[in-house]
Amino acid sequence: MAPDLARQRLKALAEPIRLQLLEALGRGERCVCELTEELGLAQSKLSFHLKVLKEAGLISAREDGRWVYYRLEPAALEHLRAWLGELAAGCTTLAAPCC
Amino acid sequence: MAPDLARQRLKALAEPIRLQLLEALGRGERCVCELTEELGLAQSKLSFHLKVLKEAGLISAREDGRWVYYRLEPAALEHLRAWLGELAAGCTTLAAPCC
DNA sequence: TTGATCGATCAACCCTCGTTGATTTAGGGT
DNA sequence: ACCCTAAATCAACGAGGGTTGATCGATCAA
Repeated sequence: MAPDLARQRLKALAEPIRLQLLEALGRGERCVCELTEELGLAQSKLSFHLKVLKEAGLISAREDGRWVYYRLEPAALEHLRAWLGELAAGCTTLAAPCC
Repeated sequence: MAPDLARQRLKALAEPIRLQLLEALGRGERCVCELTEELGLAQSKLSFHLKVLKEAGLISAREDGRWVYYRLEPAALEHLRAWLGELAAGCTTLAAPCC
């Protein structure tokens, strides 16, 4: 996984409202109006954060008439997990006294 | 894992310099002066980012004389991985048409 | 066609975060 | 004591990101 993509996804996750959104979408697909009242957010604000998550590939949208349904993209989260695993791999070595 | 802690760690990771630091520390413990020349950073900038990572519990410091050695905390990364796993768990449900 | 609603977009504002250079604190050497 | 160096801290600055309210495009009902 490209480090830039990982960083984009981490940044998208590192925001309280967007975390709430992911948790809500983790309980199943939702349309925007449902999310609005479920989280008590202004429509404009919600739309902004959904866009950030979508551009990071963490969620996807499905249009049906004038409604838009969002759902989680579990593969993106799995990729992020795998990427974190690589990072933790080789971290036991001590350094020789430097300088 | 508390969601606030997860958010703090995600935010700490979502920065290019701090990612480079973690990757460098993933190759073994380093002192600040080594990191300075390895990454070509100003000492002040480096110290700032190390502090962010340390406060997030992702790295820890060991003092030896006037040198300070930093190392990765693999447990913190593992906790984050586990937390991501929970998030991805229940995301297959479709929503009934809303409104 | 008209009116109403869902959702995206925009401009303006504000606040947080990273950068920079200087200063401070603490060790170690002479 | 003095000086030099490692590393943390600080204040000032600039840029990026989130908030707010208004507007716009599209869809559906009457």
